[in-house]
Amino acid sequence: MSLTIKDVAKEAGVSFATASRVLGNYGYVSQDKYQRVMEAAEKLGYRTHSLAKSMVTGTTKTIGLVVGDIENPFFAGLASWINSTMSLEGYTMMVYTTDENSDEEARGVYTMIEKRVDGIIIAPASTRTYNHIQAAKNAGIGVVTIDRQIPELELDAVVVNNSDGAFEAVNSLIQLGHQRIGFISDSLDISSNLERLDGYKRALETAGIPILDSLIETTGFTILDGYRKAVASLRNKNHPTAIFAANNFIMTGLLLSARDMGIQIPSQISVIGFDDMEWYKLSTPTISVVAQPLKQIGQTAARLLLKRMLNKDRIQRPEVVSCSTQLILRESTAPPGKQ
Amino acid sequence: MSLTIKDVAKEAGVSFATASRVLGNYGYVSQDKYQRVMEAAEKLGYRTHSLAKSMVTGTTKTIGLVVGDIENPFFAGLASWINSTMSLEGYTMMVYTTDENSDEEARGVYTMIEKRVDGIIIAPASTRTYNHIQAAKNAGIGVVTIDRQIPELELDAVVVNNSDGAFEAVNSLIQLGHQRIGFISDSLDISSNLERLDGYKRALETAGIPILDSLIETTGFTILDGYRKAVASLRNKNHPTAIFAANNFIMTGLLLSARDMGIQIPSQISVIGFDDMEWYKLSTPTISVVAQPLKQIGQTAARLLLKRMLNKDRIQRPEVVSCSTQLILRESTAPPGKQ
DNA sequence: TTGAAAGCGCTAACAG
DNA sequence: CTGTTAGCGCTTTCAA
Repeated sequence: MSLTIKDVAKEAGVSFATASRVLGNYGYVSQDKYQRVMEAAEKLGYRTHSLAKSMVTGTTKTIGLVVGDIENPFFAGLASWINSTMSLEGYTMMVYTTDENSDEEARGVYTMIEKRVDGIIIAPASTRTYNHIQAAKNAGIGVVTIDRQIPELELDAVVVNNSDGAFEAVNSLIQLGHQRIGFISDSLDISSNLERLDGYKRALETAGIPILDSLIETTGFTILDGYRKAVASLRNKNHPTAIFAANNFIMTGLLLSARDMGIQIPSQISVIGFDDMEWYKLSTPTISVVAQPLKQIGQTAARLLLKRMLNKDRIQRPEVVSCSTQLILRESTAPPGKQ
Repeated sequence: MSLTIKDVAKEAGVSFATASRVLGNYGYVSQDKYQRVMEAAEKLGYRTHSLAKSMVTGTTKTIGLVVGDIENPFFAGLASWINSTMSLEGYTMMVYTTDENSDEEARGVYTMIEKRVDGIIIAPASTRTYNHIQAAKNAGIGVVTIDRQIPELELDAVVVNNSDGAFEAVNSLIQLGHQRIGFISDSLDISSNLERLDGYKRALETAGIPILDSLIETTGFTILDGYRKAVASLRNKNHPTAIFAANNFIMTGLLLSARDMGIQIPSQISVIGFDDMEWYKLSTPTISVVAQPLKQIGQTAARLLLKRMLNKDRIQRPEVVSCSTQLILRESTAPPGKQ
């Protein structure tokens, strides 16, 4: 079918091994034969068979990215930065989407183990379900978690100061005079959400405002989930005067629902989100938000992984990098209106 | 290092081949031995070595997706639909980002050939540079182009009726009374852009409006490129009364620039885009657009590829599927204001 | 420097 | 039904 080193060797009139040496760019080869092999390879249009090479070298130059939803601009942005960094080092990226479901995630990770990726960057869907990640680590695959952490596992991780970020956001609402502040996120199995909830609670506590379970809502990971939850919440005439949306999809759903229900932002309700979007500057009102440094997060994760893969054999202490968020106040947050 | 079928076979007390049969799920094996092997595999935590398997079966159950920019929601959306469809059939997806650059694209495609993917879905950056795609095809890899076409190559393709979509958009502007209508897109090497330009021209021609080269602008593929080009265009006091933005990133750049320059939409300038975004309904004004059926495009591309890979050996005529766009008029288009 | 030969982990005939 | 054996295409000793 496709041509092999043997074909090239025959064409060049050298031994199989010699051809392999020049094509693989290692060992000693005379100028003359080098030349001949290169020409033969060029003429025949030879392409190496990475799989065969990987079988013997034990490395695939491939990494896996495992995230909840590649359609979410947050993950798409991370993917882009990770990819551009890894690409420079000769790595190709495999992407697996989990829908924030641990079973699916496990399936993805086991697939990557079987395909022998050199490393995995993962945003684990749960803090508690991680046998598959442990298995990857045991298989000698470099693992770094991103956006989230698994405390029980000693893993490299890149996160942001979720709790502080959420604290600042909620506190800004409190400073504006809000008392009934809602919280909406997707699953609390996700460590970053849990930390954001923690920041939310700390802000209220610090201000002496009681924490009401009825104001804390969780839902799925899609825009539609956020929309539905927001509609349910806003339908209540006694709804909060402000809402903290723990991620960009929740925020989008929230904005869509406010629009559909004819509720004005910020006069009738203030909203603040987590993770900035380009279009937040284009909506009316513009959206206040806790911004995350996507570039820094993505590149750092890639570098940690590179370092771990490079020193595969040596023992390395896990490294956790925490990036800072930035509070950006725009027009969607204002003092509570008179009812 | 990692354990192999031999280890499992030894543990189960059967031959290497028998263990392979049960683990690979083929051939005849007695209940008893099947049981023993499964238990041994479970106990040891055996995972197959896909690379070795692929070496002999000649298939990797992996496909490659080659697009300009995974961060662009258009491609991210396609990637998501493609992935969900392929995933059901047991395929994993490799993603390669080209920055709409043919050299980079060639590098990506050759990498995928070497890694022996079973198929490639690609949005080619150029209509004219395609040796690498030809090479993939020759290597027996299934190829389908998406969003774009390469006329010279006989390839499966999924596209939309770009020309008609653009025609409708521009025509809607003309019906509102616009005469000076601008066109902004990224590279015209991209077939879909060329077709959209064609639709733009046809609409003007049909209305008897002269086509001015000065109103046709092209730029790079990022939001920033769109922004800069729009600023340059709007700075001219004799700027068009309406602009057709040929993709979502150009539109975002355009909106950002209008905002920064204090130009009101639609009173001072009308804008209409190509490819709908969720947030177009949330901006002020809401954005008129030619919407593309992402789900249909992505799923169709995946199905075409599946079909082609399934009938790898048989000769199949290339299949080109064209999906319809939908004109959605919102608030960003209105009759030209009085100057 | 070069070539011969072993072997990575697996599937797939081919005998038994 | 089960075991033996020959490769898949490549890198890497080991001798020459």
